Amino acid sequence: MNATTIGQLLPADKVQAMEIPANTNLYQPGDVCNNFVFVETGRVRVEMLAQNGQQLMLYRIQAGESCVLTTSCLLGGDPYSVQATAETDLKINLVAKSEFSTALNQSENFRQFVFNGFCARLTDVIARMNELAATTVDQRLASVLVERYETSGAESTIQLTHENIAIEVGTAREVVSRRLAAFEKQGFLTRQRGEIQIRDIDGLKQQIEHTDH
Amino acid sequence: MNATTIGQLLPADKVQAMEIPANTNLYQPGDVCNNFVFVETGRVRVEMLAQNGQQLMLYRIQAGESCVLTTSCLLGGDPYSVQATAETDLKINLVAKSEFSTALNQSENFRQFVFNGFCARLTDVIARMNELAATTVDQRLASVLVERYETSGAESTIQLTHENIAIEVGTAREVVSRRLAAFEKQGFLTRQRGEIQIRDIDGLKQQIEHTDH
DNA sequence: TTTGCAGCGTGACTTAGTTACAGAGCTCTG
DNA sequence: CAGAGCTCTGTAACTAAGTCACGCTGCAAA
Repeated sequence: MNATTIGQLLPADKVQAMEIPANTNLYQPGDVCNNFVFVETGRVRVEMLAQNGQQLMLYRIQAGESCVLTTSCLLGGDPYSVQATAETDLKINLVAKSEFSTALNQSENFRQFVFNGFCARLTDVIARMNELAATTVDQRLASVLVERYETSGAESTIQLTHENIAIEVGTAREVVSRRLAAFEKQGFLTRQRGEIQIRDIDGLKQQIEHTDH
Repeated sequence: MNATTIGQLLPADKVQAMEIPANTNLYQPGDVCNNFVFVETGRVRVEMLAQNGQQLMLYRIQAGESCVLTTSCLLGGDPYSVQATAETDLKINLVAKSEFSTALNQSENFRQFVFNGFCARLTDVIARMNELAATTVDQRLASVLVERYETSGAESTIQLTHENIAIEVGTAREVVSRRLAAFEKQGFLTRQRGEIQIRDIDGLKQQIEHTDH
């Protein structure tokens, strides 16, 4: 099945297209949202800002999905301590609050879509909790690296700071530094400022499955 | 505002009332749900079963709310690794899948209700992640005890096993045993098999706010 | 009564998070 | 180009939390 397009859901005159460059901050903690947001192409990362200052990735929004937290904010009116960042260049479509409500009432199709988005996100967040509870830092770190490697078409240079990795792995920056040093010692990778060179992708893949006992 | 009642949402002939005693298991990992579930009175605890066997409370469903995960399951069709338990005696209302769909299409009121449920739950789960990330075990343990104490009308005997507490606190049983021992040493409580006597509720309350550094 | 089980306690150990730095490389600006 | 001020990284020392492997206790059913 192909990704949903906005044209399948709403008449073109109800939506406002927009292009956004990579790394733009889309949504800050405290922002109130006045639009329904549909991601046409690109990918958005949604992360939480915990009270102790810790940042933690919650999930990603892929092309063909909508940001349910902004939707939720639309419906409920309260802001979240959540932030969203464009991971790639984006094409998004905005639907004004009033148009959103009418569409929700009139189109079963659209309703279906919004509902499914909520379900998917709730599942994502619970899956994320499961991941954090059931895997070690090494396993998650290895899978972040492997995933980057694979999605970039086996490009062996990964440009990420330890800080960014930490948010995605769900740990502290120092821990990432330490574990990366350990991975380097095992020959899986080498480290430079702001980037990592993958040397042994299979070794990393093994780490993902790794259990000691 | 009073809690929503099912009568406000759906005609009486569409719903099937049911009474369920406390501690009944409502929903097991792997179950597929064929009904929309509305909780009329009582409280339900929803917990996750992680792949490593760890159980972890996600949120509670209060009277006037519905179980969105079963709803999500209804809509999406896939089972969750989640379990729900009646914490008190319950009165619930079941709505068959087909009735649920028609109601969703016909009643804006009902739609509103279901949407809000999703929003609330997503917020709950994110708040839970925040809590787990931003507080210590001691803080969460103390707040579980204080909450029990307060909601039971200052009854100083709390009947909970360390295992149950661990699920709610989000840690391991051994850790609960150890921290309870420490609390006892500080005079906050005394321990017996299957129950805890609160001795110094204010001491416990202080623990919730406690920071050392 | 003895068998079994649920609940609990604890030591020893590992993993992870925190604190508190210091140093290294980049960029901007005078 | 020198230095100032970043961001990014490395690391030691410590604390908090999770895990493993037991053994014990109190209760209940056979």
